[in-house]
Amino acid sequence: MGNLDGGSATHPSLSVLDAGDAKPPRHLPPGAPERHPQGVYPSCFDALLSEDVAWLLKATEAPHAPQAGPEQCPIIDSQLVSPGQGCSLSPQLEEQVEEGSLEQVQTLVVGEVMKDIETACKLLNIMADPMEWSAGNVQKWVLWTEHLYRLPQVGGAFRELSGRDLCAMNEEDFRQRCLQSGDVLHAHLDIWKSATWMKARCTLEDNKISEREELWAEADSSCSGQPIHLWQFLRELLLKPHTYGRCIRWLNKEKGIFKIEDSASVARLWGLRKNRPAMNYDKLSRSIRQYYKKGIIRKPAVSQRLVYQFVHPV
DNA sequence: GAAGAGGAGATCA
DNA sequence: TGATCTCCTCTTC
Repeated sequence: MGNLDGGSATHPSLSVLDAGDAKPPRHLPPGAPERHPQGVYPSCFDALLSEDVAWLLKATEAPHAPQAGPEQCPIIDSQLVSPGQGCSLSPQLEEQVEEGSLEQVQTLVVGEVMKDIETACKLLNIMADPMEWSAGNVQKWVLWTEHLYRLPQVGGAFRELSGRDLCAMNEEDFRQRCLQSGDVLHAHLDIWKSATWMKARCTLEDNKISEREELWAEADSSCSGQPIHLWQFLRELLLKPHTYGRCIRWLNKEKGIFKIEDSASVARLWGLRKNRPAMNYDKLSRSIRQYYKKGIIRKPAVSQRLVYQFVHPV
């Protein structure tokens, strides 16, 4: 990360966090994205940090999603989105806006965005900064975004593009390569770019590590450069119920009992993580069964389909 | 038909 | 060499 001075806000869009009164400029022009001199991005957080929090909610909505559910709002956790409300503002959020506590709301939203991007980075084993992505990383990100928003598959539309190439493309470029979902991919990339910029600014200020992040650090071996194990990967998914609850969820967290709700999706995610495009549930379940002998995972006392149990719960 | 169980050889870091 | 991955057959739900 480039700009770590952390003290003065060097981009106008951030003044809202510092002063709370300035109206930041809205969007960048639709040309190539500006690159901050220090190597980070001033971008759509102009919108995110201004009066329109709903912009993010809208941008993260899945236009092709058939139903409301946690996966349709992967970036906004339940603190902001009430169950059954889809991506509308929760009463709590509305109240805060009415009270003029927009700054706190914005900080909350930014925090949630960053958490989810961090999660995706760990699962895909890619850098948070799109400028650092290789062509392979770009492919992973595209596949991931397709899965997350249930977009039609773009195939090789972005093949052989590096992250730098991708960042240089505007929305129209995305649409030209992928008519159906180019706009969503562009919006999603914009959020990543903006989060990178925000993270660079906030790194020195943010020393608080949430309980969940500690669990992540414990569970995630990708931080240490070690290959991730399947049981770790499953636990990572289970620790993000807002994002992956539709695929896998706890039945009894205390006992470590979980259920794979969408076997195909879990297998696809595992395949993405391990660069095994041919992964399926048959193979994944075989790997899970290998854990029986090792005493890592077992079937619960009352055996049910797609239900497994960690021998040593979190 | 999908999921579960497990054997056995291949692959990869 | 360990940890899967892959393919397979048979059984159970």
